Amino acid sequence: MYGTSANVSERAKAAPSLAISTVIFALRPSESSGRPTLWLPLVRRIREPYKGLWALPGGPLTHTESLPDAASRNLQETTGLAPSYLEQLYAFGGLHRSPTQRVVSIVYWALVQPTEAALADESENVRWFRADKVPDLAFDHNAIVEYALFRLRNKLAYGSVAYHFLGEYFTLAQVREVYEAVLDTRLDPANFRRQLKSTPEIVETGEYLQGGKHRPPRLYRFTGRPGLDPDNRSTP
Amino acid sequence: MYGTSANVSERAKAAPSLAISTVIFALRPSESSGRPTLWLPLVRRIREPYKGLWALPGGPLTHTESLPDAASRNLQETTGLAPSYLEQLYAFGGLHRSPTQRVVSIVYWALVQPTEAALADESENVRWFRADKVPDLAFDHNAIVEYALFRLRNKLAYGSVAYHFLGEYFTLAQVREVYEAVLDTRLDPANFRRQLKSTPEIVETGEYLQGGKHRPPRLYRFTGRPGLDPDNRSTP
DNA sequence: TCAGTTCTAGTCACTTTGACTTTAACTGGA
DNA sequence: TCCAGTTAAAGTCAAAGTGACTAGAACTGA
Repeated sequence: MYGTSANVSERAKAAPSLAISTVIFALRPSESSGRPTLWLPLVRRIREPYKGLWALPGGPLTHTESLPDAASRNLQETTGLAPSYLEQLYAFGGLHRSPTQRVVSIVYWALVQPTEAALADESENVRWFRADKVPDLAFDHNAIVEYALFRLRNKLAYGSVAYHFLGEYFTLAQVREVYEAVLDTRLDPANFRRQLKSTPEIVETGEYLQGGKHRPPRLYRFTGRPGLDPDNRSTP
Repeated sequence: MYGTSANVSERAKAAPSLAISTVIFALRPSESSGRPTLWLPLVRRIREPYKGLWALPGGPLTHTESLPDAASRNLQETTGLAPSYLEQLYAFGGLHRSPTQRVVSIVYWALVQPTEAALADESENVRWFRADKVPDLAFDHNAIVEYALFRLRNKLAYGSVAYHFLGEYFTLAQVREVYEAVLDTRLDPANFRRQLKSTPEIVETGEYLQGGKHRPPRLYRFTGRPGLDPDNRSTP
């Protein structure tokens, strides 16, 4: 298309090209502490510009897929997984994001559940990184990851997003671990529990999680709806 | 371009085109009650599709302007004003938003201050409408306006957005009127005042607003920074 | 001068929150 | 088998915040 050989006047005439990228988050036990921490997959660029650097998964928007479909495809192609949560993050359209052409990137962010299969899906050109140890990325992708983290933490504080890191049934302590991993703080177990118990979307099941070392905790279920952005709004 | 004559295979090959639109909000005294209410300007479409219908101001993205610059230009061209607040709303990219071609619209929302000049800037093809009485619009613009309203109300509840409807100096009652207009509720003056007084970004000036019918209220000033999205983040 | 209105400060009951204590339930090792 | 250690779960208490309300201060216009 418009490679490094395109001169200035050619670039000025070319329509800004449109790409979709996705910031994918998952929880994974830390090697050191064993407690859950936040990870995200990156792909290595195999072409100029920024050849060899890590970057967010993404690509051009095809003409027959919607924006969230394109983001889901990114996710499927890099992790082999379906998103348990997907939300539009932002449209980045600065003039000099790419040195070779004007690119407008519509970025989504997603949560996936930490199945072992997911994390096994690594290769030479796909690798998971700790969210607090992301290397220097191609383009403006470091700023994008930072903003995605900001939004994730924000959504967590209000919203109903934590449960999408977990399976259908979970203990209240697991929810607390999600908060502690994402917000990077320790929370008082008793007070946190009281807050969750007062939200009506979290309902007790009769079940208990067996096999732990100590008193078996009760299992809960989340019954709320996820989103309030236009992509998710109408889904009943 | 790709008009109604383009056949299916031509459309499938064409890159999705990229447009910028802007939802512009301003407060204006209601004709009936005289209290401030929320208004927005729309432009009449002079071409197919949806010729004759009202639509959001917007147009294609030119190659030399950033996304917020394009939104500001929309605003300038329709209202003659500069935005006192501008934030990206959402990128709408559904497959069938326009009957003639695939269009991805990056939509901004803006607040402007209710100068008389602004509202005088009407014409045959530009008219202001009450936000709760928007007619049937072209494309998916009704849904976009609805979502912009949702975001405005949301931002108001947390954020620091109300002051951008007002001038540099304002009374606490004026801030309350902004909240009452946007949220469409009545708020207790004493309690609302107590909350505002406890936020450190709102500082007293020595001045009082003279010329009113009753006890002259103290004037305040807002010293906070507006935004937390990538466009506004870095501005110090 | 006073009736009417808004501005401003304050009271009181109720709810929420953070720090902390206590009891229940389970495992693994002595 | 019993007990130390750990987590689950419930409860206590003071501080802070919120909604409903009262009351005085300050101004205008009749």
